[in-house]
Amino acid sequence: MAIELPKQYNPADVEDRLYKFWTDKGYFTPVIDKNNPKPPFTIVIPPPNVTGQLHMGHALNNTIQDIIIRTKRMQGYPTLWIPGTDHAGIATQIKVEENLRKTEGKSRHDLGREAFLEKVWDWKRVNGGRIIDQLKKLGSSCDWTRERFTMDEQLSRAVRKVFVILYKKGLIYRGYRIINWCPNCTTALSDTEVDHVDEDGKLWHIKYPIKGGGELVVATTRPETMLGDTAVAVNTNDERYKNIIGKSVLLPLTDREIPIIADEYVETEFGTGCVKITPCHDPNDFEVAQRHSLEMIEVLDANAKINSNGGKYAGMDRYDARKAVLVDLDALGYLVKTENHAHAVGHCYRCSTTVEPMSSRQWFVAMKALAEPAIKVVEDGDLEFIPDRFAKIYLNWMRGIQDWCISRQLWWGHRIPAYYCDDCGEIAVEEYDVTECPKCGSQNIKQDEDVLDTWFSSALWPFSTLGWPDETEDLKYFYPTSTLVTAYDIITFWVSKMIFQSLEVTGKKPFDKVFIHGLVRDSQGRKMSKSLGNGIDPLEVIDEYGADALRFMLATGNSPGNDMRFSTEKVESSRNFANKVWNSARFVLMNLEEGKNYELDKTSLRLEDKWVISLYNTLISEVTANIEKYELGIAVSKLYDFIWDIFCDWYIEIVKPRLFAEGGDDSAKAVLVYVLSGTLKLLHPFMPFITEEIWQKLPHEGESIMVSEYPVADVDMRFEAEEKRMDSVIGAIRAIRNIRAEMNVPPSRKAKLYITPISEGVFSDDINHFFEKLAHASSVEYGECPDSNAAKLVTDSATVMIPVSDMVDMEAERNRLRKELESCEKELQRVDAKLSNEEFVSRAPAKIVEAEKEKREKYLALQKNLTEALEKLQ
RNA sequence: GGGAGCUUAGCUCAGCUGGGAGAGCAUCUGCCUUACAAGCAGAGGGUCACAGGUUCGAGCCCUGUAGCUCCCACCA
Repeated sequence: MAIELPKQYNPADVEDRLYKFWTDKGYFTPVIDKNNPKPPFTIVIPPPNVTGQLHMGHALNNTIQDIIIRTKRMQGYPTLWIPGTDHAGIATQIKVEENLRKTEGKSRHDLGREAFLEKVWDWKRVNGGRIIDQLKKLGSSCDWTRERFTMDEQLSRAVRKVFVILYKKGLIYRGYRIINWCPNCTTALSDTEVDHVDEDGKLWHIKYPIKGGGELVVATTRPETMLGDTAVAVNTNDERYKNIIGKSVLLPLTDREIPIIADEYVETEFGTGCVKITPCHDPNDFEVAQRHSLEMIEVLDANAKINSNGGKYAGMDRYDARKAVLVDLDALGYLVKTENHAHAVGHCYRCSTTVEPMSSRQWFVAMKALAEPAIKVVEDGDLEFIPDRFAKIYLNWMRGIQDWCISRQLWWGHRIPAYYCDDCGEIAVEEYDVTECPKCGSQNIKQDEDVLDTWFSSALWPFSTLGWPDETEDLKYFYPTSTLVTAYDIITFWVSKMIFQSLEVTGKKPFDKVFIHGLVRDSQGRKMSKSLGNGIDPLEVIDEYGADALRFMLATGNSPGNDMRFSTEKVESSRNFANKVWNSARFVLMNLEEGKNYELDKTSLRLEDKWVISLYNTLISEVTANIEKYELGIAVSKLYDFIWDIFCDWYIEIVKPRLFAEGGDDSAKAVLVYVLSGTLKLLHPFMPFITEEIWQKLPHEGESIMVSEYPVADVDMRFEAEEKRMDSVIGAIRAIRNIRAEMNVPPSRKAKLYITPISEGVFSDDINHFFEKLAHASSVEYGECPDSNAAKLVTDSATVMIPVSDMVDMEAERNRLRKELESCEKELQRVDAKLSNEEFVSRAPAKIVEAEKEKREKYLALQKNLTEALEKLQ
């Protein structure tokens, strides 16, 4: 009874069933066994936004992680992959607010904090599982029993504890500073959360009259902020303005009198050399104001509208105010000129609104002390970036790091554990809820309204997911984790923060290695984005082609750190490969008997068996080494080539006669089973579903390919002589096919074949059937072709001849031979030149020189044969 | 202003520590050969961006140039 596979592989029939099978068996959950000599291997998922939707970037990221994790698991490491999501403060809050506005016409303020948060939790409960389900569709073998969410009770405890630790060490402080403010999200942002985009703006030159006569001209890109000017500054050494320093100007439109000061910061070369100082709405001006103790006037409110300090402009939007201010200035003759001026404008990374620098009281993490060990650990090579050029990017950023603004004026997130006493002004920061002022005992104490930056909690992810601050078994066993896999665009947001937080809080690096991959772009190389509408939904691809095809496509041609383009053609090609795997397996299985075991008998292996086994064992060591070095794209192409070319196109075709012979050939079948099941194991991390489905049908031990033993190269299974011999044979077969194709001989037309071997020990009667099967030979004889009218092709190991009298165009044959001879002689010349170069012979390694000499011999023989063949045809 | 990367076949990209350039798709030719037409067999197609240098030998190492991309940066 042969074993049957459905004629067509249909991913939809297989994937969900197998995924359920794996989870039911509990394969994704590692067994903590302290006697296991292999160390644990741990990966932590870069947590996606809990209410987000799976996009191609997630698909790539998870595919890479799953390939690594599945390989390690099969290799016998206790393997843990922790999944989870983060609460994505701003993004989620905005989404729920929008929803609220649409459905109930209310704002979050109408509901109040508590009721609104209840709405967010409701939203999370409904939508939070979606992205998790989508990861499962991909085949991700995460341990779902350990799934985490940044707002879980224990993770929130971790956040709070870290905040308190850092605060008590003086590494977190509250300060009045210029921060980035998003008027749409109405919250502060950290520097990393601002995208700078070069924009064509204008530089307006405005005249400020000097008190007591004269005037000066300042240049600005944001004229509306002049309402908050409290000084004009010139460079200390600027000769032009020496005599007006200390005087004052009358600010147009408001007629406030403000001083002219001198400061190093002003560039003499830029604009007019005079700068208006708006301390509350520009970071540089703020610092100038600090140095000169200038008055601070805020003129913008939280929505970036002019506030009551703006006089007649109060209530106007910042851009309306700009227009109005310019109109008025012009009317009064203060506007001197307008220039075009390109400059970088900051935008909110969540909503793209132009951010406004605002002075404000916020919480900060003092970065200097924290950055030091985080720099050292990478400099010393204890924490490795792959590819290592990203270490430079990381270090560059870390060395220039500024303090990190961590408070957000949002409701969704971890509320800052700081309490303010209304009576004595004491600030208490504790892990527990403070209800009484520790200083004056007052009960008039209120918790800070703000929440923490989401990245603050994400930064703790490697240890918080393992149970910290509790001393859990998981934490002891699995921490630090092994490898972090993420895209380069998240290095500054997340990777760097995990590194310094882990070092500070746990005293250990969070992971040994960071593997950085690129972005998936659309077929034209553009970033996939919602606004462009060019995003491709991975789930749709999975529906149409299967998860295996998508994964394989994402792994193919993807090199570390480099972007890749998505194209349907590539997915189709991967799908075709899956199909190839399926069909070859189907063929093997239909030649096997159900329930029978096929043991490889090393003593009865034939040439082709040893050849394929030898190549298979090479494949094992190469693929294993490639995965070890995170060269997944290379590993995948080797698998592709071996399976398609070696196994399918050559080996299966060669053994067909043996399989179809009377009684079959169990030895050949054993080889097929050995190579196929081993290859499937190597392929399993890349294409988990199809490999499992096939493996279940093959003779096997154990329940699942995903927990089977990963192949290890067997030195006893290397057959170099056979590899070489087969190469020669394949060369001869190709030569014959070449002749036949060139002569347009249909496969149905069998031809006699004559072979004159050049190399010893390659050709003999026992491989004649190769030629009959693969080169459509009717018979094979060794020696010269008696028919002088023969097509002849010379390889490096033999001359092959086909009598062609009645089916070959002799002129075409002569032309072909001439062409061959020509290129042969060219090669010969090249080799001769090389060998007559004394420096080459004396300085190049002996191996290389020897190879060149061998080549020369071959070409000489080839030349002789070609010449003779040509003469006979004349 | 600083930093990184890219430039290889018509298209999309591989090419590890220097030893006569590869794949997929596309194109052309011939095949329904008893697993697969989502296939089989063959073919064409590349001054490896440009210019120097090191080397017996450079796609690969060094210097410079050009074009493209990205990241970082408080020049109004």
